[in-house]
Amino acid sequence: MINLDMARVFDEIADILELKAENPFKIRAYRRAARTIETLAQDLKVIAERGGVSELKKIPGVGEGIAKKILEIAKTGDCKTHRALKEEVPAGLLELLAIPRVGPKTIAKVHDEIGINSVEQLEEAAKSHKLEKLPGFGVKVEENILKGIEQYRRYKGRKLLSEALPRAESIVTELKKLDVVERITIAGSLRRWRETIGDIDILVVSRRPKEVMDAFIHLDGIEDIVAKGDTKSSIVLKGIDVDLRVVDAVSLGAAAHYFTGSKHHNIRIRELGVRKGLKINEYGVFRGEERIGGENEEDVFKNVGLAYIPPELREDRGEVEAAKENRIPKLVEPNDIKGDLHVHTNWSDGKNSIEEMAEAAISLGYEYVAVADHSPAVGIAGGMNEDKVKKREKEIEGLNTRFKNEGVDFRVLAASEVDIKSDCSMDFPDAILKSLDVVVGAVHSKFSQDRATMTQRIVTAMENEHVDIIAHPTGRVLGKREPYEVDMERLMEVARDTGTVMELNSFPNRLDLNDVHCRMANDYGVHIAISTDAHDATQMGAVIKYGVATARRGWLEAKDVVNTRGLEEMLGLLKG
DNA sequence: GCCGTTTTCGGCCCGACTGTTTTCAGTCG
Repeated sequence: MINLDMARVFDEIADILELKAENPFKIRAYRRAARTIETLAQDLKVIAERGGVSELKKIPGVGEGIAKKILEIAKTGDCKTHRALKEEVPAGLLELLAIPRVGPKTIAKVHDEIGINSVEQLEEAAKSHKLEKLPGFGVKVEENILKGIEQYRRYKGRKLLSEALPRAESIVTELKKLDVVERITIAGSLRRWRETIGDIDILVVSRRPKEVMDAFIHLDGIEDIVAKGDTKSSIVLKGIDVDLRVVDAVSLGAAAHYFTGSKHHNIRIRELGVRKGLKINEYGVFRGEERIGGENEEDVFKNVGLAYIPPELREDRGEVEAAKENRIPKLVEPNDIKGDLHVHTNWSDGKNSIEEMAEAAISLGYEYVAVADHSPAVGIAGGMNEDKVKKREKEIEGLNTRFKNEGVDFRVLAASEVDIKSDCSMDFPDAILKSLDVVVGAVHSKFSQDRATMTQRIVTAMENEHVDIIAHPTGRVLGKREPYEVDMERLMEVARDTGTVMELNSFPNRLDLNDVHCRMANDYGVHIAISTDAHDATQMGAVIKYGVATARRGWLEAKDVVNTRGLEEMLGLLKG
């Protein structure tokens, strides 16, 4: 059972405890542990075997009780508490928690009073007006439940960041046109650049909130108005929930902090406030009745004795402790990027020529681009044979000569995304690998190999003196393909010992390495290449921001990323 | 269930909106 599975166990325990109306703080404890565990870089099983309960308890949010359960799961693959709780509730009941506007109290009531056990039964009961007769229920509740079920079915799951961001930006553009909108900003998980987004949060400063709300609920493409109040409204727009909040200018900082989250980060900050005798809410920082801050986000942090924490770090993953000790890293920025080490051209499955890719890179202000066309094994992507590699080399040389003669300070690097085959060998002989400026190794087949085999496969590639970078090291495709099984700690060790760079693939459905793995790489002293894997000239500039954002979420500074260096320095960090 | 330069026990973040209530419970973030 991997970390993610354990997190699910604790989430499900929390779900069931909610239905049973147990102590809300106990529920929160399970949730917090689940959130920490699912993003933990180290393998819990390994920690459990090595250090037992005392080692597990060092994980924030994990105490005696949960540590023992982790140990139990690691040893037996099963958790008795979890199993016992599951026997107390019908299987379909937990699914109901995922329906918007339906919470544990509602579920408990419909279950206890009229025996509802599933989404289908709830829908049937609402349609036949069995719910409105229940105490505290009415026609509206029934309607909302039906709407909620519809929404749940239509939009199960979260949206990709790259899908939500343009949508949010267009809403901002629309609302900005209003005179009554003084300031407008995106908040929520979008501002934290999470890889998937549950809903869009937008914050507006205005003295005429009613007019803002009016415009908001009349936006193009609106499908439903979930709530409309004086300062807060929620709509469904093209399948995404959008929340809008209007505040006074004096509250903007506090509100931005509050609505950016994460929830657990906010709880930590407010707890610090309470200890200092302060109350922190979306309107400001208060000592008693007196407002002592809140116009700027910095106020919030300063008043609880913390350095400013960038939104990407606000996940309660140690950023509060770091801010206390002034250890917040100076995160890498888009402008730091000086080149792209993984793009494709029409020599394999890319759309544009080498020259067009180079021109695009130059227009981004880059100093280099590595054209990393596929090796033969990826036949479907038009992988190059050895002959093509050599012919391509001529074209690259010609182009570089031209740049030199024209006084353009730019270089095209001959590279290839070379398959790491299932027998651990590379898809080109060493002589070809040696002739390339940059070799990017990648797994594209046999994703189902077991953990040990897959780990060895990549380790063998990293031990090859010509393999500079490992592309998309876990192989995941968000919403489509789970990451393959691999021992990431071992990969990091070998990467460090062999001087192999790990790629952070910027494609928004990959983001691979992810934020947690980036941080892990940094802990091991492994360098990262933020690459785009662009298959056409516009993609290169379009998706790099997602990679940089993920690197920031992984606490990376410019110095940790090889392609923030100039050409010579960057090449010096690669092998050979 | 977690956690502690205020505590090893007694706390645990805070407010808007809705619907059904006539003072509040439930949900959400």
